[in-house]
Amino acid sequence: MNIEKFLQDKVVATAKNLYGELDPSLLQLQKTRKEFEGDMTLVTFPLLKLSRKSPEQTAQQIGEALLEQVAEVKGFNVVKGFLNISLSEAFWAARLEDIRADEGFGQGAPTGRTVMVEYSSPNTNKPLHLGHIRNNLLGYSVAELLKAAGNRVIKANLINDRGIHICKSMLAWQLFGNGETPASSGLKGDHLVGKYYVAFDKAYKEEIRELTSRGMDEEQAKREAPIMQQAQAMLRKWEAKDPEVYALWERMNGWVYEGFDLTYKAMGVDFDKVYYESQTYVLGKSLVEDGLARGVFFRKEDGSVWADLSGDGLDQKLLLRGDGTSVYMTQDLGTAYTRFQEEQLDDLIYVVGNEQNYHFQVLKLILSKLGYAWSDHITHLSYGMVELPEGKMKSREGTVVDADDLIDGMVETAREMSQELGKLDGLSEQQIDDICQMIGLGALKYFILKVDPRKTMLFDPRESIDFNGHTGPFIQYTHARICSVLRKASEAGLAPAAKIDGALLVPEEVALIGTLAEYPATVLAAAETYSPSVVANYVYELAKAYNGYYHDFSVLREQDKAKQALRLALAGTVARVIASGMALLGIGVPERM
RNA sequence: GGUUCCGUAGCUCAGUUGGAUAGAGCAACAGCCUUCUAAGCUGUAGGUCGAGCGUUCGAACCGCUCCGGAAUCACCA
Repeated sequence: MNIEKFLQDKVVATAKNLYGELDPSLLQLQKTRKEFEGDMTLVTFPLLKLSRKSPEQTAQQIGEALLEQVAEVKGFNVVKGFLNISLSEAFWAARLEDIRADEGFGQGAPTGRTVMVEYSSPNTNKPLHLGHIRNNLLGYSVAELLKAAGNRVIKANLINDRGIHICKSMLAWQLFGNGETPASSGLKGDHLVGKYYVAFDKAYKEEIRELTSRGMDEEQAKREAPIMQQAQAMLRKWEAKDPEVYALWERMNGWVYEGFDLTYKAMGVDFDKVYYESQTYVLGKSLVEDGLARGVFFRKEDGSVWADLSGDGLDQKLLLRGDGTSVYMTQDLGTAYTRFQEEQLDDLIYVVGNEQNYHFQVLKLILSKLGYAWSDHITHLSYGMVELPEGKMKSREGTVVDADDLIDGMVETAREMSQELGKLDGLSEQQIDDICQMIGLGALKYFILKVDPRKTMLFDPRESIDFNGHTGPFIQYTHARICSVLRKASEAGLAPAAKIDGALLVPEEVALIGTLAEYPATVLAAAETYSPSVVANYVYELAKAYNGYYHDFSVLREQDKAKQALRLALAGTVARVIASGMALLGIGVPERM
């Protein structure tokens, strides 16, 4: 039950009695700030024209009427124009019972909609880095949020497995690799391939230097450097399906996939559908030709096909080259069309960095010009860059934070810290591994997901390896402590209360139930705005509220058995909601740490 | 230059459809481990919400104008 809505209805009815018909939106209810007494607050300023009284008198009048007519209202106080309403303990006790009885608490009713979330979308020429981590964590979490909001969700990954950048790694491996393989080198497949991508760039730069020192201008040198010429020749061979090049391509991509699988597994992300660009890059041509025939696009003298978007404040956009080959936009038009057809999608969400805002603006506009109503159901979830203290990450300059290194480092730090604090004694190696994995990744994931996706965020590798304060491990710790209490209570033969007696609730516990009751609405809000950060901050507030209040006394030593049973029930519910919220972020919660 | 996004404490970030005295964490300072886990708790200090004007009973939030920063504007993907 939504408390705000419940009270809203009562207040609307009361106000209608007092002032006649009115717009329900005039009655603004919000949670009472903690420095005031009360549970919900009605802001009376919008009502003054109807009541024709001062804010204080209006609040007083409504408060008295509510107290008289609504059984759940226990009392009220008026501060300036704010009517602070207190709800009865019995009401709150019933809410806690509702939550406990609801096994799918936080799970929204089915919407009947199918939503595809495309995320990750890596290139197969280098390992994943910190920027990819933000993408993957956001994509996974948004997919989970949409599921929780009642949608059928398809997680999709479109792998960019072809193109000149792939040929660069392949060529460099041929030239300098001496047959090196992941097995022979001990390198993870994606790292091995990435090594040759870097090697290509190094050799390329060397050749440019060589050519320019002999008087060639730089642009020409970039075009004519032999190694670049070779790479382009290789791409043409690939497109002609030259058996040798194709075999090499398959072999090296295979190495990369083995590497990516490990990284995905470590991050805990997965996909329902994997698309390969090598199979989809021909899509879209027929759409463009259709649009051309209908006069939506136009052809230039050299045969290239364009969309003129200057009427919409944008530029002209190339859709087919003069030689008839397609570009990125062409493929995306085709894949979007195919997906809506094949999967019967209601919505398609692309998790892609904000450097591609323009691309998606154009994509949607073109689809709309082609007359596809579903273009409105495409969303570009545009997230900000992750910056380092030194500035941006540049893969070619080696200033990237490698995903695998980062994950390993976090897990290792979690392990050191656990040992130092003397936790985890008496657990098996396997248990310790699992817990440290959860904590290390929890810290990393939470650090990234607590920030609003749209914002550029700063990642300081030193400060970010923090397990204190507003972090994932703090929330995990709170969960672990509750589990510990429940474990010990159970050993002592104590059980959580089956029935909640409102008379035993103290104000802090009422506040805690109030926070718990907000969880479903929070999940829905997060799903609607594609912002895992909303859930992340909520879970922290919940954990902090619990930790702050329950720190001062011992549940286990409580003399009053009824109170003790109630507190165990409340603690268990808090732990359940924490675990549920963290799961939406892809973060596990250990039972001890 | 055009378009889009961002600007909140020394630092990293929250801040609900506009509501009360703008909140956390980190860093600093002062306390708290014979009681369920101190990865914790309590307290102190820290603010011209980039600037100005406007709308409103009321603005960090809405509008306009500036200032500062980012992304993008390829026959790359």
